[in-house]
Amino acid sequence: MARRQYPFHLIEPRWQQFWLAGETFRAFNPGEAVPPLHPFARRHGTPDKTGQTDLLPPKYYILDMFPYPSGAGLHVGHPEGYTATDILARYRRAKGFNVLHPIGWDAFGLPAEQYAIRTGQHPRITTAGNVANFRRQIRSLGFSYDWSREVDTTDPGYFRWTQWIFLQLYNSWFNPASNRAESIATLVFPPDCTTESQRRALRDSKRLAFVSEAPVWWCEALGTVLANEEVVDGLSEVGKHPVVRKPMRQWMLRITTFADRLLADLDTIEWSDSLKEMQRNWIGRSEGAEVDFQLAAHPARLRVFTTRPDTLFGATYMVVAPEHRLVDEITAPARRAAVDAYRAEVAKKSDRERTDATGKKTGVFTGAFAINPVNGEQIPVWIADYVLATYGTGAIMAVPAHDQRDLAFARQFELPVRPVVQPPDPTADPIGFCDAGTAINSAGAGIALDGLPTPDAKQKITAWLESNGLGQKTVNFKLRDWLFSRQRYWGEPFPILWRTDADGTPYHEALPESSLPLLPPALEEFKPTSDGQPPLARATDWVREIPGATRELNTMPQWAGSCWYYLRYLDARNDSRFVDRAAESYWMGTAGAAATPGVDLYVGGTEHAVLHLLYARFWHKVLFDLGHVSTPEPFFKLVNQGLILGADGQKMSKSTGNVVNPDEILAEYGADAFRLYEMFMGPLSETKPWNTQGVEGVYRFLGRVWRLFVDEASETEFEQRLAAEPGRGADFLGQIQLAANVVETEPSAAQLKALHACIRKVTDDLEHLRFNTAISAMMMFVNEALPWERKPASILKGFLQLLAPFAPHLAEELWERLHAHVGQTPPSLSYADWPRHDPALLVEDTLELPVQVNGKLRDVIHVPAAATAADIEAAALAAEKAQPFIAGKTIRKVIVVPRRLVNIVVG
RNA sequence: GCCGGCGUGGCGAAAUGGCAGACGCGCUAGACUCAAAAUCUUGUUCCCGCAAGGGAGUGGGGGUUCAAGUCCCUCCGCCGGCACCA
Repeated sequence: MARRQYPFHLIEPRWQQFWLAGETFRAFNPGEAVPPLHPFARRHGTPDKTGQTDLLPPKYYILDMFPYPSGAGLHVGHPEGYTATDILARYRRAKGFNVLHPIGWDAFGLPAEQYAIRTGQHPRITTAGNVANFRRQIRSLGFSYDWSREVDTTDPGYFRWTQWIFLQLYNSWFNPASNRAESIATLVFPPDCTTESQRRALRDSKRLAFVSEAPVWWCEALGTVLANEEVVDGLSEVGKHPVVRKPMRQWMLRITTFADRLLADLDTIEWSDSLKEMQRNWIGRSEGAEVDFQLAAHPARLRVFTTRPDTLFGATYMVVAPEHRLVDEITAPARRAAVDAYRAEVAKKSDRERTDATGKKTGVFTGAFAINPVNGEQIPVWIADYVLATYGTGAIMAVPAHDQRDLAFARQFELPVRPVVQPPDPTADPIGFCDAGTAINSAGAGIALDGLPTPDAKQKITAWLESNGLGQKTVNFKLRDWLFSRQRYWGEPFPILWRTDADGTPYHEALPESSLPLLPPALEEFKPTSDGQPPLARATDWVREIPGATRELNTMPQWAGSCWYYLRYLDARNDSRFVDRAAESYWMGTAGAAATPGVDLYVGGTEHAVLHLLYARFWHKVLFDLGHVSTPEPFFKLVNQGLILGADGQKMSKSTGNVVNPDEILAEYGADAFRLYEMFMGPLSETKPWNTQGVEGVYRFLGRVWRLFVDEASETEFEQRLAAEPGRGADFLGQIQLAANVVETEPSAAQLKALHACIRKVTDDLEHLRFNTAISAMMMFVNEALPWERKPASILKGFLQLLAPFAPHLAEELWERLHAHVGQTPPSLSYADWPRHDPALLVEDTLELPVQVNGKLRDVIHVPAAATAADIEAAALAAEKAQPFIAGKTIRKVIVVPRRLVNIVVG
């Protein structure tokens, strides 16, 4: 244990208690009374209670990604993002914004339930313990959260509204005509839809939350289904257990209807290009055409999707997915055995095996032929597992000349390859060319494309197909509907009842909003039942509580609670609405002085790049369409923090034993040093390795800050007393005096310049999230200020304001002492106006200019700031150390870059 | 394979096209000390040189420019995402 640089162990708890007790960081909603003594009121006045949002300062909503309170506690990766947002929240508060900076717990989830299955301890108890630990750890870091807005997804006061939002989805449909979600009541029944059960069936087929009997990923080990995206390489994302496909009745959310808007609105928000690209890839929009091929010797048509209808003349065979519904019908008797064998083989393969064999293609001929509509040619129909049943129409026309996969398949099975696109380079081989070129070999009875560039050819053939009833322009998406039910206990129960109609057909109906929240039943045993029913089936009384009905046994996935938590923060204690309208429009930036539509800054890890961020955007758009929120997008600006690796450069994990526990770092160096190090390591978005020695570096810096202010003799005395009576540290702390050379005096020009250069750099860096270089600027200031014989209080105050967002405990302590030292009452540091630099103080009288000869540095000259280009040129040509490189050569050019350098070009 | 990002001292890193390596870690030498820790001071990209000084240098190669870590082309390596999506 290194010698303690300064008594952070006494200072930090003191200020944490002060902030908590005074609710220093409480954010005030429109219409809310602000206590007159609160520092927010002292700075901004107390807006009257009429709810005039324009009386509040502009809002700034700065959000951290919702943590899951795991049993392992906080990991040094969590506080990286939290520290960045906390620094910015404190900075924005000082800049005069009304800052909303909340935290809460995404506390439903599998680990607590699995623990319950093993030990019988109720997940509520496990969860409460984990939340308490997370809260303690987060508070120990001194973050400026508004604790009055803390939320917990497992709290009935919270999930009541999660269930309410589900009912909004359940009671809505997507109207393609208006391109938005609308109440299911606006659905118009066709004239032949007259009976109650017909109407119910139609509505149920349109709802945004619907029931589907779909093949889903079943994980035996977890006892639940998983969404497609929770299955990675044929294993569960959580715990890496095997999963199998199994048809089951499930709740789905119709996210696919929003695919176009989810894609288009990415252009309206400030996210990183890579993140937007990930979302675009996930949505996977692709434009093309559906084309019908008449089967020879069979009445049916085979519909395919292609993005290259212009290559129709190059189609030399067809492939349908082995699961395609027409396979049975079209297979020729002679090929039946081979087709059945292939299908059986494919069915056995896991998805991983099916996609693993990259390049190597398998498939069999069905014996059927299809007729190419453009030239009447009969081409063979194959089945192969490289065509997916779930994408497009589950069938393709194969154009081996211009598609890598088709080409590999054609070569494997010696199928013909016919080039129909000429690359722009006339000498290039058209075979295997997959980009845009010029159509060739593409003329038939009714249509010819030869000579047309690819885009024109696409357009022409599509128009021809449409006018002949053979196909049409189509857009396909990779995005699938969202599998929304889980067979678990520790999640939100669905507010849904099942009944049976007169014909014995089961149907579902929603519980009324007034009955929310629907609490999970009390259970002793959390396992699924022996006959494979979800754990909720064990609560037989609860399931049959409503006469004539049974409850839905599934629960919602963990994503549900995290899809809207950022809205609950706006008005976390409201029990009559999920969020008050005025609070929503103020904080989301559609009322009042702020301009940012949505969360101003959202910081979190890339692991949520697609799932959470796509789901939350989807829910937000539904709520927007239904008039419950005022912005089309939830998160205006989003920044991904980089991963923090272990000291060995490996990902931190229990198995490699390189995990750093923040509690230990805090005990030895304190929260301020920890915060500073997390930011000093490098740019926020980069992946970087942890190095505890680096913590010592910033810790020493904080020690130098301390010594910049305090009187050494009084501190030595403090240390001695503390050593004698360690328990009385808080009493002795007051005996530390500031140094006698800290005085109220006019600062010198050099002192002003040091401070103002620091203000400029720190402010600019904070605006651009460059925390590491801001810290280095503060280090330079302290290094310069330490030897000062007289330290003007005004300069030190300015510096403490800059330091405050980064190391708030030390800054508060010194701020208080500094004011007392010069006989003043300190204003709240958290709400003190952010200093502004005065450019006039930074003007240099003389400039140091490098002199280059042919681009190489040879000398440095000093010239008056006001020197003309001609003066500078003359001085440069006279520069002593440049002479040997100029002598005897012709000066071709002299480049004078004002305030930068001089380059003498000789030859 | 495709898409995105990144390659700079022993290490973390810095650098609106304009003095590469700020700031910090580590190391070096010194001051203080009985000694150590802590602190303070010095030096620290590499090569040649006692020094003055010179040369090379931002993954490799090429280009644009008076001037390139920065812009362009190409290759190599690492990280993240997607992965037969027609």
